[in-house]
Amino acid sequence: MKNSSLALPECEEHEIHPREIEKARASIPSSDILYNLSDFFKLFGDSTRLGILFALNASPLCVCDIAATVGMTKSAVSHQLKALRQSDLVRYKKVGKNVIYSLADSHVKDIIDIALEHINE
Amino acid sequence: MKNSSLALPECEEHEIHPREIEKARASIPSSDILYNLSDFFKLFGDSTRLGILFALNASPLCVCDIAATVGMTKSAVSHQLKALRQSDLVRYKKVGKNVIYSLADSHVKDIIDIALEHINE
DNA sequence: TTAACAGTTGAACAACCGTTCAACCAACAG
DNA sequence: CTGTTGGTTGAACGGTTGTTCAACTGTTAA
Repeated sequence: MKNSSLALPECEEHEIHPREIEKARASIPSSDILYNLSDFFKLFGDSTRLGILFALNASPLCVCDIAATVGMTKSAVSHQLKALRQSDLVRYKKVGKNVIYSLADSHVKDIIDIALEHINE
Repeated sequence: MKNSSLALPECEEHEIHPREIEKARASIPSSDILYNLSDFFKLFGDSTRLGILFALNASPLCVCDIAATVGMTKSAVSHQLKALRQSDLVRYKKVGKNVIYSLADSHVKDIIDIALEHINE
């Protein structure tokens, strides 16, 4: 019952393909990077925030207009904008009474485009 | 107090930049697409699932080995694999007692690569 | 057959997350 | 000054989500 590492599966207790696991482990980034990545993707995992990002991709907007565009209260939008700010997905500048938000860079559009490709098969 | 649509902000009640909002609204996909997109991104928003995807990107693995690789129970991994299956991010085939999982297509790797770019500034 | 292992599943629980609400600050008009 | 509007913030509530646990199916070996 000797087990040289075959491609064939054979997961007996205490005898799980050690080389496959080692290889797989080596290709997983550090947990720091893993957490940063998942935090980043979490921001795209909410339809409200996606709506905001699409709107800002069209043109910069003040909070009030974003709220009217996505059909939510200024408060709710402001909370989401805070999250997007903290991950550098959006930038903002004060203009009089208003705060104008805009997309920070082009990664946002790129990622959304690939996701749309996947969804459309 | 006539309001021709300037670039300057001016969010008075009942008088929010109507043209900006209309333009922004037109660039937001239907809520169906928005929900599909956010559901898709939610799958990347968990470090455990990301670890599984990285591992499978290196080579196909059985559930047991995935569990050992990411350091979780088979049950927890199976639950996550179910979610990844339902969104066509992974494929599987039965081989004897085992079930071998592999990445479904290359979109996964593409999206993760762009996210890594963004995180590394 | 029985035993052991690979994997799935559903319920339950805890932790997390998004919206609401109320209070608050800043800028402008009167 | 006062009042109003744009925006932010923290607490609280309800819904979502990930893990654990136990029970279960299917396959292989004895």
